[in-house]
Amino acid sequence: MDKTLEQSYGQLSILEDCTITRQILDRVGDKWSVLIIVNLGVKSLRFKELQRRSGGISQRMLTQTLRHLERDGLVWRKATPTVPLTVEYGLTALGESLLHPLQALVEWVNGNRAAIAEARTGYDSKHEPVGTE
Amino acid sequence: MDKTLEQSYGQLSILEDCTITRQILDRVGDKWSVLIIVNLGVKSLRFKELQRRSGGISQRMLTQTLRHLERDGLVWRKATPTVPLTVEYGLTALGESLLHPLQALVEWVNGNRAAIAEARTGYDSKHEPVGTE
DNA sequence: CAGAATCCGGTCTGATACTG
DNA sequence: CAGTATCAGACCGGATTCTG
Repeated sequence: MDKTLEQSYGQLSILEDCTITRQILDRVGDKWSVLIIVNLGVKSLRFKELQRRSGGISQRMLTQTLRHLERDGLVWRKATPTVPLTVEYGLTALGESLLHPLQALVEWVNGNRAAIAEARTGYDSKHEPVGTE
Repeated sequence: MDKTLEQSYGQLSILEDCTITRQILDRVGDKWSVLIIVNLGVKSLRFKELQRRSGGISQRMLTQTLRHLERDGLVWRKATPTVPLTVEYGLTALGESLLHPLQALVEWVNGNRAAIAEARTGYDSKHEPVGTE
């Protein structure tokens, strides 16, 4: 159907040729990365401020997520050895370029939110007999 | 930086307003969904054929992934009660429309694969002292 | 063929406590 | 402030076994 996607993604290739693709997709899919990227896309932030803006993320998860993003070159980290210690995070050029495909995806979700919710309701009414689940 | 994204995604909203966004992102991020969608995007397939094309997926995971995608209205399922039983899967219109943002993301990854690999190497050389990890 | 059910080890995550 | 370390529980995903 979509030849380009097929070519760029490959057939059985996620686990073979496309290990990195899978890894990046994992990053996109993990619980916090996208939220962090979007927040940093708005503007650079310090650790605590970033945590506040990111809803209920624990500082453990925030640290971990930031390390991953930093390692992939999507986020930079600037530590200033002031007295209580100041660290600022922001998007690299690479990270900012990721905003666009991410935006396309998020917009797709928002545009089809109703359709998905409806599909789920329909599916659930036909399945899931009566029970608690 | 990217106002549109910020608006559509919200600030702290992933866990509050945007539960569905998070759920769809989870779907994109999970190990097999994208591969399945891409494979079905090429053409409709039967269970076994789909499994063959999807590398090393177990039938447990294939079933589970398909159920999720079906519930979200992205995939249809057509069972024909023949003798050994025939089931065919394919993308719905909704599922096909998802191919585009997905493609944008995959293309971004492919286009930036080298940059990411390089960033990782650089990061790892500075960190990870010497050890086994 | 197309699954459902069960077992089970590994990973992810959050809470908590401690450090420069 | 900005983390690191540790621990326990939830969850994920694979292998195996069984059914219509």
